[in-house]
Amino acid sequence: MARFFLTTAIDYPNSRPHIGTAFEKIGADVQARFRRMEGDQVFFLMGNDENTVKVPQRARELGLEPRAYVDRMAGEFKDVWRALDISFDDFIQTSEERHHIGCQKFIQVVHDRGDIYTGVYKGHYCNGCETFKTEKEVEEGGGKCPNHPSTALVWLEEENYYFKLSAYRERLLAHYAANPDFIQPESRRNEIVTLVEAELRDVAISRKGLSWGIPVPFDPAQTIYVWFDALLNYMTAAGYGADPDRFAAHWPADVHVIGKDITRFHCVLWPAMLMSAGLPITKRVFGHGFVYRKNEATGEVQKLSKSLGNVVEPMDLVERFSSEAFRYYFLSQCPFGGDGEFSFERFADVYNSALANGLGNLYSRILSMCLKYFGGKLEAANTVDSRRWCPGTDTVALVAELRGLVGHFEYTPAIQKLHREVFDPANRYITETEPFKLAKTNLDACREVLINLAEVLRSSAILLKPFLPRTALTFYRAFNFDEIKPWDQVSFADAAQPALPPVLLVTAATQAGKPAPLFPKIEVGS
RNA sequence: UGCGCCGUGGAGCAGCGGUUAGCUCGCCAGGCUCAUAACCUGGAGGUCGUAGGUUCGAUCCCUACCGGCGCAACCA
Repeated sequence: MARFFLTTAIDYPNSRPHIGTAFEKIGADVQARFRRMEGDQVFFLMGNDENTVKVPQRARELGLEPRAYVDRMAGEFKDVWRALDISFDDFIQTSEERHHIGCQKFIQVVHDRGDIYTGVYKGHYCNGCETFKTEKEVEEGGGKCPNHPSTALVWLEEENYYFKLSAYRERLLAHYAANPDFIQPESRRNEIVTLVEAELRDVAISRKGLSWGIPVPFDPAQTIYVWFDALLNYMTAAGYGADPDRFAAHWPADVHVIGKDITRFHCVLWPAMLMSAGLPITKRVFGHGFVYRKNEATGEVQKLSKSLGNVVEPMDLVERFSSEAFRYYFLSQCPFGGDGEFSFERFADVYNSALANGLGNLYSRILSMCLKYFGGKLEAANTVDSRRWCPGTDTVALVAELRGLVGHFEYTPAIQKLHREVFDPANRYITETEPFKLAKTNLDACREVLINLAEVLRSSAILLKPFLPRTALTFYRAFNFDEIKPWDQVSFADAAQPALPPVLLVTAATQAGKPAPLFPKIEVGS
């Protein structure tokens, strides 16, 4: 069995996840679910990035120990991810022992290789934050620290450790050339290659005098600085430094799913670190796009930001609608590799047309007829050619295409294809064959049509499984399909092979003899 | 400034060298009644940012310009 190790970026715990962070996790989750269906042994890792100066600060404000604070935040994050049905297998917190051990081992290895030297870092230091500020932050604060406008910034020089990133320039370029798929999508690849070709500077990887963080093993007065520590979560979660067998079984990772803003760290610094340590490099890095917020009143499209007050929290949408609606919106409307837009107006629009009027209604009309005309029991289903709903479609080719799309993170076109080639033709089939008329004139013919339609639900269930796990399960359990193949064993290939139980039984939840609505319509303006 | 992305009917997106430029929403007109007033069919609406160029032929390739946006080392 092939193993498949995928990761998402670890998040800072100082603010709660918004729809942009959730976008990344959903995209990765679809991949994880898809790979499991394909029979891979999947290890899907997520986590929080806790070794930042803001953690002890924020904890102090709340009157908590840093440890208690990060644990509480990790709990909140996991609650959100679970509410969105993100099927992560492990959640690492970088304040955990296993991460500290691995990081210290790693930095020691790189040090022993001669890739770490002492240098002087100069910059604007804020005594309030106890940290250096970037030029951008200084600019934003108008020469002051944005968080501490009353405290003057001081120009400080500090001796700390540097990683010889520049020494890896040639090797990195060779790696990009030899592995054209390393950076995806393609457009990000060009960006990185030109960046590395242009200039590569060594990076500071430690800071002095911080109490929270991972001490540098060969100089305990210093702690490991952000990226050098954060990137290592992918390895320490897989057992690096603690469990060599487990690590060997997992490493290298198959893909890091990350935001386009941090592709450079994952495509430049990270492979160089691994080269230095003599470890294999992650096979692929996928830099997804961002979600922007469309302001309904002005029509402006803006970045999600706290200062603009346009942040939308996933839980808002999950509670008002459902996790399925949330997943559907982003997966169908925002191409994973590119950018997308969110507005409540459009959310309602998409929900009503695709889910309520589309999937939900299709499900409802099929089941209603089975119940109404046959009392939910259709005999000899397995003797019917159940592919008549899609006469022109080569289902084997369709499924092969979908596998290709989903495997390459092309979710939006995959979902469009499902509508065009499965759900829409099914609705058309009903109009053309008129089973509701056949019910009065030719019951056998009516039964055959409905058996065909049951087959639509069965294959739809399978093809929707990575995207909408709950809806897919509801579709599958609407009839006794489990008798043919248990739900947790279905794969995409099964969608192309009609397989119905001898006697088809409606097993769906009903309300007063009718199927329960899957996606109740949203009243516009609510 | 450097690098990158984008500009296609009212809105949001596909297409990326070759028959009448597709799709979703919205709008109009029919049909149907199994269904969550859902579904099906048809229609109106685009000189594919602008100007050149390459080509037998360009929305799709090249150049310039205009407009919008992103990134530029710790920002999802």
